[in-house]
Amino acid sequence: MSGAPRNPADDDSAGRSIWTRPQRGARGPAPTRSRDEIVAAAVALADADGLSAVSMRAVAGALGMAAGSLYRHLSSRDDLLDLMVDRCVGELRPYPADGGSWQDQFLLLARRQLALYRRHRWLPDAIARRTVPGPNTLAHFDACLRLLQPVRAGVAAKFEAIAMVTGVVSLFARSAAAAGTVTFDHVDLAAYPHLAAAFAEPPSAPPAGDLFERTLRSLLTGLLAADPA
Amino acid sequence: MSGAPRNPADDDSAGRSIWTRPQRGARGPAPTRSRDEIVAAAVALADADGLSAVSMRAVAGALGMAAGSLYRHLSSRDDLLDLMVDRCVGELRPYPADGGSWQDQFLLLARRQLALYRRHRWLPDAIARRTVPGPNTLAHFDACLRLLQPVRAGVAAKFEAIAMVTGVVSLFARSAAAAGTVTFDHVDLAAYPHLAAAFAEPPSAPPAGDLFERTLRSLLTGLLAADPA
DNA sequence: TGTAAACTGCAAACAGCGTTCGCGGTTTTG
DNA sequence: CAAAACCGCGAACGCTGTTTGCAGTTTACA
Repeated sequence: MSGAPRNPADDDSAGRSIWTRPQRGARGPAPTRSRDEIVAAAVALADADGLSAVSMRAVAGALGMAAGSLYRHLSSRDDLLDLMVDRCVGELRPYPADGGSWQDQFLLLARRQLALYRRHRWLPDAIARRTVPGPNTLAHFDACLRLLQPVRAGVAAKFEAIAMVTGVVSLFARSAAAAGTVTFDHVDLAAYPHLAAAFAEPPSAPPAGDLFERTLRSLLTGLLAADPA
Repeated sequence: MSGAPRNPADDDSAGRSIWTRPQRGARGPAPTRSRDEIVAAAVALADADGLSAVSMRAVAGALGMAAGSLYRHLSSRDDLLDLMVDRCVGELRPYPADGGSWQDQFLLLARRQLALYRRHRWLPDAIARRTVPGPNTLAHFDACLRLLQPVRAGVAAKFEAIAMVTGVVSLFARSAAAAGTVTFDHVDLAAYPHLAAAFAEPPSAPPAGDLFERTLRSLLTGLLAADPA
């Protein structure tokens, strides 16, 4: 009976998520690598070669340990991705606190988010996975709500707006990364007259001005400022 | 030499992509299943159980064939996903042709796109992969450019706008699918006062009016209407 | 203080994945 | 009629996330 060895990392009884789980047990030998070291190594791998390079074996190998040993610290690869996301979201701190209208402040935060997504190009994809919010993600949400305090709108509308802004920021991050990537080369455009005409035109410069700012401002006013509530 | 058997599906010499490749060879026996049947089976699997359910073995199994046999028709799983995307994008036809301002028409198309993304919830993810545009995708682009013809803006700006609208549509599709999914349950909100206050408030109704329409309209005017070019 | 429980790390294994390869049988071409 | 091209198959390869039994180490409790 009870021959099954128990793994504290799998302990669902006291908090199912990675955020409520002790980083190490209280009884055994000290782990050779901390949770932070593991997450840092995984982030480094993702920064270098993308999310797909973050395999359990690769992360373990980068730390000089066996793949299975990671499961003493995490209960799944998803846990690792959640930790990676939250670690990077932490780079948004400290949050803007004073100066300017709420729109200006929100825009500043969005800019920092854009820079973050460009620093870690895998982040949007990792966030797109339905993820359990960690402390830094919660803090970010909290900061957003604080900035939106002067706005007269319902909570649901504010959440919608935050999600939408985050989404648009990741769209910008993606489009910048793939600006010239979408290739229509080697395609017969005969059947697509407007597409053909567009390419026949001399290549126009990308839209002038700060597209990012204009887009987000119009989005925010559209979502919140004109809200009838 | 030349003992290596050649696979016409891999023929990179005459068109590297799936779009320029003959559906079947001209010499051997007739394939038991057509390319359309394969793609249809894959779409059915994705509709039922998500993109991850579309494994070569599963698709082959659904058609009563061996996994390796699929490589007579496709050169990779990515090819299959490209075909799936283009097949579904084809459901957008016919494109709006008359009636209303360009904004109204564009919005109508966006609505159809939203419905499409909800019919096939895996589509945004499949499109997010950098994909080689197929005929239906090209036709969709062409239709967008046609609708934007009255707009005085550069080609680059128009492409940006199309990409952004497509992205926002997929954001809406995703947020609708995960409306109540984001759970802050079992989280100690003590450290996040604004988040706690937001949840203490009586749950406000989701933002009134047509959020989709308002968002896209403000996005379009922000991106295109006010363009100095 | 001694013993039992808890914890760590490892090597090996499992099932599933995308993909490749060689084979026998079928169809078309010259 | 022979040769080339093509189809489908089953077995394999290397990779993935994850599980499991084992040996060694540390802590807690009687």
